[in-house]
Amino acid sequence: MKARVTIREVAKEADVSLGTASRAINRSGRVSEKAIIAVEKAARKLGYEPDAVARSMRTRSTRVVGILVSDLANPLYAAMITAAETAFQAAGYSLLVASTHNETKREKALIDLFRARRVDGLILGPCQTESMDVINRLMSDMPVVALDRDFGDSATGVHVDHYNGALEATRYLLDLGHRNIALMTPGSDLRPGRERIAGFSDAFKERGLEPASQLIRSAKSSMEFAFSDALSLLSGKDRPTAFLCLGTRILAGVLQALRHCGHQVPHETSVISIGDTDLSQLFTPSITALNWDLNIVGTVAAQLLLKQLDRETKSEPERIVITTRLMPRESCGPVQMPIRG
Amino acid sequence: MKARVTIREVAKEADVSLGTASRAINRSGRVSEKAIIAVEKAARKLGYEPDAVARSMRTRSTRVVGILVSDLANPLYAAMITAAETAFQAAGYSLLVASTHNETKREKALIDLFRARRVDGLILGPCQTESMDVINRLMSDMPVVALDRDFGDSATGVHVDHYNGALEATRYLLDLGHRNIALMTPGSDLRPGRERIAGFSDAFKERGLEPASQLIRSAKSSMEFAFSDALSLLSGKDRPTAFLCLGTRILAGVLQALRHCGHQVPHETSVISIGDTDLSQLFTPSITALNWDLNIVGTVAAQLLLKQLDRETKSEPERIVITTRLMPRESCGPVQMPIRG
DNA sequence: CTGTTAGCGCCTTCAA
DNA sequence: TTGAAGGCGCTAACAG
Repeated sequence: MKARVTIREVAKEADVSLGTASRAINRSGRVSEKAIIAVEKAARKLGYEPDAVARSMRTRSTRVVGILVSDLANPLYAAMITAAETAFQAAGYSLLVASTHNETKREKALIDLFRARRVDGLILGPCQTESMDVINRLMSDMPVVALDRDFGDSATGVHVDHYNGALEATRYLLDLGHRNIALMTPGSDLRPGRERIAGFSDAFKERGLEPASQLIRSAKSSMEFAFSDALSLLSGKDRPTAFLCLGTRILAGVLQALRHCGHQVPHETSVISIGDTDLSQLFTPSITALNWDLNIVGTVAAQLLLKQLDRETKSEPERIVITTRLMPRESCGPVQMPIRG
Repeated sequence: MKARVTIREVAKEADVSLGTASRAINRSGRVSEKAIIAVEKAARKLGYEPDAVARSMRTRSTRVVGILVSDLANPLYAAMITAAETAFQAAGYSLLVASTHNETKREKALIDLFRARRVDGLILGPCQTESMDVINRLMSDMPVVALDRDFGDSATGVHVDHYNGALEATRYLLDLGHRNIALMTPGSDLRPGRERIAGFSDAFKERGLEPASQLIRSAKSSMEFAFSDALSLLSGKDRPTAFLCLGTRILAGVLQALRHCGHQVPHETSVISIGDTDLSQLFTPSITALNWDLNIVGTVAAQLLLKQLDRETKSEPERIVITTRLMPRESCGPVQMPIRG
């Protein structure tokens, strides 16, 4: 809209050469104190702001990082993203965000877009393992940090320990006498889902039990879907006496279904939320939840990326594991013996 | 990390000139079908991806827009941002996000950063009216869309009708007989807070009443703060019989305080949430809420910006008002006559 | 329709 | 320490 001031004009105003002005502004190379003062004064007078695009052109670095998630509004992502953004901001990086909406095609296109935009690095959330070729090519181009995704041993990433979380939560329910436990988590094709299913199953197995496979629901992350799915479970025979479910849309749907059926929590049905949000904490009864620190996940992801960005040389891949802990609240109780009627 | 393929190499491979290759790739100007085919084939063979930075350098357009909010994780923003991102993605724009954390200083720095990065446009959330000079300079540089903020008549923006929302909600509580109604909203210095206070007060005034000024709480958007603030209100004399509060951290804090004091909702105390989230819908009892469509806010904001981006000529400023509607649920009831004991 | 040329604004050699 | 010059990759203007 308006012609912006270039470094050339600043140099002229300060009566030095363009090169000196550049060095003065970037404090690089040898510059006299006098030149620095003159240049700074001129820059201030003219309202000079360096052009990041032109600078990137030369330096090959945009100081922009990208982050790819399936849905920015998912509270389990949103908190992480904020934390990451804060860390990046402090380090002088800006954050480019994009939602894949769980579409593999869009995901590939967005990765290409990030590459075309020359982001310095990428935090990758919701990627299908199937696209390993895309990921590998990407990782050879720029530093990548995986968010709870398996991209092989050569990938750096931060991972929530969903396996042990699910194990602990399931043990807790088994201890309360529950046997018909429904596990509702999206994406058995993604790491979190796989890990949860494994932990869930192993908790049964270590007691010589077998989880009912029809109670492992690979739910879509949608409230409506979870609602109707829970409804059908509750109205069927051998209805679950406990739900272990992802604490976002799915928890919302399950709670709605329980309310709809008039089931008392925890009297008739127990509920554990995977992930601890406002909803789980404030719901009445408060919901026992698997908690992990979202801020830490985001901050660590940012730090891992920044570390790789600092060293030019590719550093060793790192895997940081974030542990979960079970927050016992009011939503779980001993199983009720079925009353035969 | 790896040398990327340039358009020059593509041109050589396709045996055309650099200019023709560029025109073929961008489908601009006159190019023969034959040239297009040859160039596309060469580009595919070499794995060419246009360099967005270099392109921006020439075209003066980055096809990146910025968005500034106080907190990305605020569910009332997060849903908007996702919607906006989706709209921008469809239009070929990428989204650069930044959190101000409600610090005016950081806000200014981030605006400058966006300018330095040459974003094509900006969606501005949490800005203090005081920095009108910054805003005006900004608006002369690039298209800006205000999000629920007053930047004067010359600014384009999308605004939630908080005034009428608060008016309607307050009338509703007054109709139930409540007189001691606490209004808890952050930022009386920002548009939403001001509008809510005005609507709240006018609802009293139209019945010849006066709101108790000590019940208009300019709350910080923090659960802990809202918790202790609500606690002190509840333990004081003339305790409020109803709360009208922003539906994020503040609602959470108020609900916690009510639970802590053992107050029954709605039997002893009524609650209305400003903004409708999972929490308000699923809480027991479900919370009567002022609802507006966050997706629409985000989408409209994106559309307004895109419209300005399309026309090179500065178009007329537009103000879109999003209406709210009251969703009556279970959290409000008639006021209980105080039992004198 | 195509090739050539001239920068966009900046940083970074290379000489002086 | 400084100035001059080259070029990052691309597009737009201009001849041909």
